[in-house]
Amino acid sequence: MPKAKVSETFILNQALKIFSQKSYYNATMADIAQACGLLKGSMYHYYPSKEDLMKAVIAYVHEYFNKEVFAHAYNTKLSTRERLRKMGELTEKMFIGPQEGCIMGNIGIETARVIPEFSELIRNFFDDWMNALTFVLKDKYSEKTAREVAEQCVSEIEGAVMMMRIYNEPRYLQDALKRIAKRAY
Amino acid sequence: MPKAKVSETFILNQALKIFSQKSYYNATMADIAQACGLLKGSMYHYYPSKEDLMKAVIAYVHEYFNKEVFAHAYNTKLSTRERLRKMGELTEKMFIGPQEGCIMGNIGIETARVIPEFSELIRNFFDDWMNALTFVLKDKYSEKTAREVAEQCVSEIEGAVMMMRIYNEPRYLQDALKRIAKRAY
Amino acid sequence: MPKAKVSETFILNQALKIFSQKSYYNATMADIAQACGLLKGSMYHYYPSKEDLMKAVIAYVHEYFNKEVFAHAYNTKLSTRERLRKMGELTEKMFIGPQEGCIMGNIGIETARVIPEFSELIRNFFDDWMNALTFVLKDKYSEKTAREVAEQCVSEIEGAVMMMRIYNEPRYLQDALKRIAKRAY
Amino acid sequence: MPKAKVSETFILNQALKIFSQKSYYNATMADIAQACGLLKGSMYHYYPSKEDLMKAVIAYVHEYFNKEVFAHAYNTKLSTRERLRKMGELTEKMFIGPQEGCIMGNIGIETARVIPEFSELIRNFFDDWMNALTFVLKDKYSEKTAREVAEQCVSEIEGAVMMMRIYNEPRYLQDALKRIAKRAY
DNA sequence: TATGAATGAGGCTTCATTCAT
DNA sequence: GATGAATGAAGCCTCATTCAT
Repeated sequence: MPKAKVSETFILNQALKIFSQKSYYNATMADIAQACGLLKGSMYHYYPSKEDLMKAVIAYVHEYFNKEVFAHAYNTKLSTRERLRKMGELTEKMFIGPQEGCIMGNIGIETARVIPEFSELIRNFFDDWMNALTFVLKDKYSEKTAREVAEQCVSEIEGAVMMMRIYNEPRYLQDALKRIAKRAY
Repeated sequence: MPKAKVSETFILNQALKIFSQKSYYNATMADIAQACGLLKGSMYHYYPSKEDLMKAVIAYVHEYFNKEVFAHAYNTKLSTRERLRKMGELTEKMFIGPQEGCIMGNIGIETARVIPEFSELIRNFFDDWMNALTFVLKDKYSEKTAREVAEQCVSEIEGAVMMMRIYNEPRYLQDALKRIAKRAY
Repeated sequence: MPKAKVSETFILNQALKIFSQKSYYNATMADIAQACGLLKGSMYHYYPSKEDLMKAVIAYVHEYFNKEVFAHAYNTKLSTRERLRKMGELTEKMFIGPQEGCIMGNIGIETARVIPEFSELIRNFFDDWMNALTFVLKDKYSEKTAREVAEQCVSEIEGAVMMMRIYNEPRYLQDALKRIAKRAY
Repeated sequence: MPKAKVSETFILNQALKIFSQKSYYNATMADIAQACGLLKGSMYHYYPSKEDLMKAVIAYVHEYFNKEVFAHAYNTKLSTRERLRKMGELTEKMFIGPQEGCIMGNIGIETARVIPEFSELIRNFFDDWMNALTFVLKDKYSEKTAREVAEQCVSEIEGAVMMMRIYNEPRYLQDALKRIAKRAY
C-alpha cells in the first residue's frame, strides 16, 4: 500500500486557496486535486465529498483562528490595547495571505440560501470572533455596548475585506483596521 | 407578432432574485427561466448568454440605485442630514427586499478572480456609491475626510449586509445604518 | 396582406450560397433567412422545412444545369467539339461562382447515408449529366465507351472541384477541364 | 487502475466509421460513444472536444496511409508498375472498407469554409499523397508532368469515391483505378 | 493509497419549428 | 406575408462520484 503522498493539512491549505480564488461552486475537485499534485479520484481517499471537504476547510480555518487569533483576546496578561493590536495584526495577515479574502464571508454569502450546514459552521466562527472581541471590549465598555462594538468591528472588517477583493486593493482592509484601532481606545 | 409573455424588466427582476438567492454559479438558466414562467431555451431570446444576463442584471441594479438612491445625494434642496437619512432608508429597503442582500457584493466576491468583466461593472457601482456619499459628506468634512468616511460607510454597510445574510437577521443592517446615521452629524 | 419581400428565386440563390459555404447540417435556417433579409420564422412561408428547402435548392440547380449546361449536348447544330467546349466553359463558370464548389457533390457526400431522399435527387442530376456527355461522346466512341468516358469526366471534374475547395485554388478545376478537353478529341 | 474498456485505436476506428457515415456535424458524440460501448461523457477522457477527436481521426488516417499506402511509392526495390499496382490495390481496400469513402475528402468538403484547422491537416494528407505519386511517376515522366499526372490521379480517385458514395456502387472507384493503372504505363 | 476509466446527471446553448399578431 | 416570442428536443461539455487495479 503506497504511503500518503500529501498531508491532510496540505490538502486543506490547497483547498482553502482554491475555494478562496474560485468560490465554492466554481471550484472543481479536479482543481483542488491538481493543486495538491493528485488526481481527482484520489481526493476521495481523504474526504468523502466536496461538501465534506468544504466543511473540513471551514473547521480548519475556524480552529486556526481560535488558536492563533481569538485566543489572544483571553490572554489577560496583556493589556486591552495590546490584545486588540495583536488581533488586528493577525487578522490582516490572515486575510491578505493566500486566502485572498475571508473564506468564511465568501462561502457564507455564496451558500447562505443553499447549504444551511455551511451557514451554521460559519455562524459559529463569527460567534467566536465576536465573543472574543466582546470579551476584550468589556474592559472598556458595558457588556451590551461591548457586544455592539464587536459586531460593528466584524462587520466593518468583513465589508473592507470584500472591498479589498473587489478592488484588488489591500488598502481597504488596512484602513478599516486602523479606524478600529483608533476607535477602540 | 405574439404578445411577449414577459417583459424585460420582469426577467431582470426574476434573475436578480434567483442570482441573489443561489449565487451566480449555482443559479441555472433553467431556474431563472422557471421563475419567469418560460422554458430554458426561451431565455436566449432576451440575452445571448448567462454572462450577458448577469451583466444586464448588474446594469439594471446599478441604474436603479443611481436614480433612486444615489441621486438624493445631489439634491441640494435638502439638508445634509435629510439626504443621508433618505439614502439610508432606501438602502435598507433595497437590501432587505427581494434582493436578499447586496447582489453587487455577492457576485463581486464570488467572481472576483474569475470574471473580470463583472468586477469592473461592480467597481463602477461602488465608485458611484462612494462618490455620492463623499459629495454629501463634504458639507461636514474636508474632501479627504469625506471620502474616508464614505469608504467606511460602504464597507460597514456591505459587511453588515453580509452578516445579515449569514445570520438571517436584518438587525445587522439596521444597526449599521443607525450607527452611520449617528456618526454622520 | 403585405407583399412578398423577396422572390423565390432569390431565396433559392441565397440558400444555395449558404448551404454551399456551410454545408447542410451546419447551415441554420437563421443563416439563410439573414442572407435573404428575413427573419427565421419567415422562411416557413416559403418552404415548410429545412429539408424541403434543400430539396428545392437541389431541384433549382438541377433545372438550371439542364437548361443552361446539359442542353448544349443535344444541340446537334453544333459540332461535337463545340458542344463539349461550351459545356466545359459553363461548368467552370458554375462551380467557381457563388456556389463555391458543386453543391450536388457536397450535399451528396454529406447526407449520403443519412437522407436518402437527397441522394436520389442528386443521383438524378448526375444521371442527366452523364447522359448528356454520353450523348455527345457517342459521336466519337461506341455507346459503351462513351458512357465510360462520360463517367470518367464527371468523376474527374467532381474530384477536381473537391480539390479546388480544399486547397482554395481554382486551378484544380481548370486543369481538369483542360485535360478533358484534350482527351475528348 | 481499472482496465480500460476500450483502446484509443478502437475509439479512433469507431469515430472514423461514424464520422464517415454521418459526416462531421451530423455525427454526435453520443453516436460515437455508443459505437464504442461508452457513454457520451466518457469520450472526454480521451479527447477534450469533438474537434480534437476529429483531428485525431484525421491524424490517425493520415499516418495509416503514410505507413501502409504511400510508403510503397518509395520502395525502390519494386518496379514502377508494381509500386503503382500496390498503391492502387490498397487505396481500393481503404476506401471501400469501413471508412465508406474517403474521410479526408468528405470532411474536407464539409468543413472547408468553417474549420480551417481541419483543412490544413487535410491538405497535408493530399500533399503527401500527391508527393508519393509524383515520386513514382518521375520514373516515367518529367518532374512537371509527373506532378500533373499525380494531381489528376488523386482528383479522379476522389471524384470516383464521391460517385461511389452517392450511387452506393463500388464500381466507380474500381473503374477509376483501372483507368489509372492503364494510363500509367 | 493512488490512479484513471467510467458513469450519469445536469448545465449552457443551439436550432428547427410553431403560432399569435 | 412578416414577425419574433416561445417551444422542446438535442448537442457539447463538465463534474462529483465510483470503482477496479
